[in-house]
Order: sequence, then structure tokens, then C-alpha cells
Amino acid sequence: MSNAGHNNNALPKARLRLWLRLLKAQRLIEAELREKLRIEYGSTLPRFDVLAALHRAERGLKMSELSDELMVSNGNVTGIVDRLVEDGTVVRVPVDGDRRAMRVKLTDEGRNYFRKLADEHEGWVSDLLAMFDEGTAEELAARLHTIADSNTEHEVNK
Amino acid sequence: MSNAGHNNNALPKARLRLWLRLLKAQRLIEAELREKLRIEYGSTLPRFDVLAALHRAERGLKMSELSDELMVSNGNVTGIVDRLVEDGTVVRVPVDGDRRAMRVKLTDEGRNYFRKLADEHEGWVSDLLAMFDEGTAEELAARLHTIADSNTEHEVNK
DNA sequence: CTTGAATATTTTAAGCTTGAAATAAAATAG
DNA sequence: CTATTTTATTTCAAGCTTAAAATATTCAAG
Repeated sequence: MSNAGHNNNALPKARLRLWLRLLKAQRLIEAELREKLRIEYGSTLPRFDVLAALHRAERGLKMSELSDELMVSNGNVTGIVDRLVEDGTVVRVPVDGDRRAMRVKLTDEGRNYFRKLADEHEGWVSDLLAMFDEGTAEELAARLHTIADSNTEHEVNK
Repeated sequence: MSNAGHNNNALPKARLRLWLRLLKAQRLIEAELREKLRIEYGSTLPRFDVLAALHRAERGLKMSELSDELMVSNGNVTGIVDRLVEDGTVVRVPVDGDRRAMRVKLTDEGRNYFRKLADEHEGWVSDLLAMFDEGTAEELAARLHTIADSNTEHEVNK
């Protein structure tokens, strides 16, 4: 090394530690949410995620939009939506002008059901992240956003 | 509201946004790592995680220690270890003094295999988190650590 | 000792997830 | 128009994951 700075192989290790922490935090939170959903509502996280995406999208979402939004495979969404249709919380409606596509929408029942769920969910998350005040939470969120931002090729399928 | 401060229902929402960002970042990174492991090594993330845990533990780990460490269920570890045993990367050895328990250890082959893998893996992670310098990565890791720290009941089974 | 509770692991059934192959329809070229 | 390619979705096989039940062994009283 000819320059004055030290040879920093500590940098990749620090990033690796960050990834491991991120993963651990995610698993912890997910395990708690999964348990509450299961015990208190007999539901699951994947179903909640689909309902949440549909609730954000006023006019419903096509299957492919859903899988993009949730970053899961196409085939995966098919199965989850199948089960939600059985429950009566969502419906598949044909997209006119394109007989290949389906638009998935919340039913009125599904919308009411989800509203209650989402309210509770927000509380659970807030409790799990109770150590962060508003400013800190926003700052961390912004920093994490740069990860998705800098790695733009996030295709799950194909 | 009689006090001077504003009624902060923005706090749970900020925490919820943080959770959604955390989840998105985690999925993005995991998808990238999964693809590299699959294409370049014909392996999977769960297998990598088990090998990594065993590599950190000089004397091997009992099945229950493995599932605690990885925060996954007991039965889950059984299946992954079964497949690693088939590959010849790990072995189950009886724990003497307790005929119920098994200690899982890397084979020499498994250790060599994992060393290559871990090296690459560190590089992949470092690339995905390239937007963070060492100090930032450490600071974020420390903050994320407080999540696990404040939510100590992290039993997966039972 | 023996009985009963606790612990370590595996098995099971159901659901989740992926990547690839199969279908079907739409868009593009010749 | 017709053939080819692309797009939207489903199906499929394999593996992952969970929660609960089943096994097997150890521990703790009595």
C-alpha cells in the first residue's frame, strides 16, 4: 500500500453485519406479526400483504401488478388469490380489451375485514418499533430506501 | 387536545413506513442472493444460512441450537439438514450423555465448500449495500440491533 | 424405582415460494 | 392475413416453512 489510508477490508464486513442485522430484525418482526394474524384473525402474512396492496389500489390490480408490487413470483400470487377468493374477500374480474388479464379487487366484505386488520397491524408494528421516535423512524426509512433505489433491477420472474 | 404539542398519530405511521421499507430492502437483497446462489452454486439461502451458523460454531450445533440461531422452526431445520447430509457437507453426530440430541457439524468437504461460498457472499452483500460507508453501515446495524434487543421473546417453536 | 413432567428431535399436513413449462391471447412483422 | 414473438396468467414439481402431534429420552419427585 503506497497511500496513507489503511487497507479497508473492514468495509465489506461492516456491510455484511448490517445485512445480518437487517435480516434478524425482519425475521423477528415477521414472526410476531405472523403469530398475531394467525391467533387473532386466523390469517397469514402473505394474505395480508395481498389485501394491503389491493386496498392501496382503488381500482384493483392485475395479477402481474400484484406480483411486482409484492416482489414475489407470478405463480405465488395465483395461489394466494385463489384462497382469498374462496374466503370471499377478493374477486377476479376480467379486464376488458385483454382477455388474458385479470383484475383482482377487494369485495365490500374484504374491504371491511381489511380495515380492521390494518388498524391492528399498524398498532402491532408501532409497538415492535417502539424504540424509534418519529424522526428516527423516518430517517431510517429514508436510508433503507436508498437500498431499493440503488438496486433497480428487482425482477422476480423472468 | 389541551396540551401544546400536536396529537401525533403520525408516529405509528412513520414506524409502519419504516417496517415496509425494511421488508422491501430485505426482499430485494434476498432475491439477489438467492439468484446468485442458485445460478453460481446450485444452492439455496436456507442451506447457506445453516452452513454459516455451523461455520461460526467450532464444535457444531445441536438441532435446537440451530433453529434458535436461525429463528426458524425445529422441523424446518430437520429438512434442511437432511438435504445437507445427502450432499455430504454436514454430518449428524450423537451427543454423548443425551441420546435424544444430535450435534450437526460441517464435514471437511463442507467447510471447504462453505469458505468459497462465504467469500463470494460477502462480496455480493457488499455490492448490494455499496451506498453505505463503513460508519453508516455500523450505525445502521447498531440501530437495527435495538429492535431485536427490545423484543426479547423471540421463540419460534412452542 | 416408578410415575409424571420436561426436553430434543422428527413427522405430518397445510400453506408458501420459486423457477420453469404450459396455455392462451395480443402485438408485431412480413 | 399469417407467422412469429411477446405478454398475462396458470400449472407443476421441488423445496421451504410453520404449528401441532408423535417419539424418544431425560429429569424430578415421591
